[in-house]
Amino acid sequence: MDWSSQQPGSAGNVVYSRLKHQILTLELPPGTVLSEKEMSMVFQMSRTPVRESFVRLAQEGLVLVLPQRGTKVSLIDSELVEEGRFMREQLERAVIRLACEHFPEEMLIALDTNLAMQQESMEKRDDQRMFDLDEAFHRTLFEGCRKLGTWAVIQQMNSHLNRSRMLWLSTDQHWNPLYEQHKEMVEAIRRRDPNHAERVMKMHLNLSISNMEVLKEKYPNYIK
Amino acid sequence: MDWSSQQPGSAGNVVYSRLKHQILTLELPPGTVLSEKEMSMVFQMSRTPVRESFVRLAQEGLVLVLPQRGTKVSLIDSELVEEGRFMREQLERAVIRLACEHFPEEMLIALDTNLAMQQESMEKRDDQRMFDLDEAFHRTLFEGCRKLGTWAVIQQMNSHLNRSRMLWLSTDQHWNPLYEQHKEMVEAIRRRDPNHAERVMKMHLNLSISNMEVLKEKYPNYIK
DNA sequence: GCTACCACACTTGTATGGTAGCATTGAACT
DNA sequence: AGTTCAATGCTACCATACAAGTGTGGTAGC
Repeated sequence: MDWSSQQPGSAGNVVYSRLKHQILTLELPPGTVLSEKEMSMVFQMSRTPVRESFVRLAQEGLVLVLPQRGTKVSLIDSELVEEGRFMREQLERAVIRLACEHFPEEMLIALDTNLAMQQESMEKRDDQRMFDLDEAFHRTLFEGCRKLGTWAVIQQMNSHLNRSRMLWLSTDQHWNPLYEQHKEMVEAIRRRDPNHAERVMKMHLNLSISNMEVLKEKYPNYIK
Repeated sequence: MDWSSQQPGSAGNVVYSRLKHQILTLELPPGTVLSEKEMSMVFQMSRTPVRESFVRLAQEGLVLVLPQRGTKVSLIDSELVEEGRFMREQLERAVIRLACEHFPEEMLIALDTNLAMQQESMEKRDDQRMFDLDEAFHRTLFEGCRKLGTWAVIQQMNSHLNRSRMLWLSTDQHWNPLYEQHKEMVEAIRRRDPNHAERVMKMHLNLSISNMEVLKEKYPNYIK
């Protein structure tokens, strides 16, 4: 939820968003210890804004603050991954049904251009960009249904799910079927076929499930 | 999401939870200006932990901090109310279907005792307690399906919805049909009848919709 | 060699003073 | 009378100092 306002350039905000990004991209792997002092030196500022960002990250479950002992990037919690998947499935299925009833034209166009960029990125084998485009695609669905707040909440709950997907991405990823399903969903919205759209969405989300068992075996230190 | 850890008795936490409670119960009405200094005097502590709690409340959208001007309790945002309702409906419908497939016995018993207390509170006309019991009832549904994280996220998104319900409560409230529906849902879970359970849940949530138009007329200063 | 203990180097939590920016007021000016 | 603008008092923001808890390594005593 990003209505945290405050001036975007404030010291506290830059370290917050920077750290958040690094955590979500696994640049800061789960379990990394952080320390307010160390970060204050890295970012060339006092402890206060750093601490502030730690508090916000803790609020979102991205870091774990242990009083008087230290702060570390939270491990990926399998339960939360499953819950995130569950929640996302319910909401996305509902939203795409909404989209079939009413969806603004300009948003449909946005989806088209997004699809084009997906194809391009796929050929370039640019996984990170593909990941971002995938996210933007779904986000646009919510935006078109005026449900951006819902999307924000999903994002928050899915910090754990997304990190596991990020791990999964490095092991193996076939974008093609996902892309095809994206196209199929847009067509279904144009045809105003909620049942078909919902069915594709359900399959789509099941495809991007990462197998936690395998991940836990491969990256035991990252997963709780 | 309350895995913000930190020692529960820390100064920052007490002011955070106290303020949060006061905001959600409208003890601090929307639009109230807060000021770090003032609160630090009220709670007999320095500005630092107060400021920290402000940051956390802002993260949840409960207060709005305007950089060099002040901090005030956020107005009830009609869009967020609608989104909260939407999100809650989707997730509760899905969860009660899950509950019909599998629900631990002790949780069913918890629902029974909750129902008994609801009846008692209804006779006593204790609206606030009824409100809390209602919340506990739904929370138990999520708990039984191991979806407490989802419930936490709903609660967060619903801070605006709940405040509007709190307003609505003071104008007019008929608990009886809600109570009957609660009973009916428990029965449906026992019978393992997902379709009926979901239908009742849908009606149930529609009942507790507060009419934003009316509210906006009655409390124009509270609503955006 | 083993254990108990203590000093020290960390950590986060809290207090406080100073800074920059916004808003209001009121006086000077047109 | 209406307008401009500077003084003033407010705010959140940040830096710094101190307090208090935790873990660790070294050392004295056995």
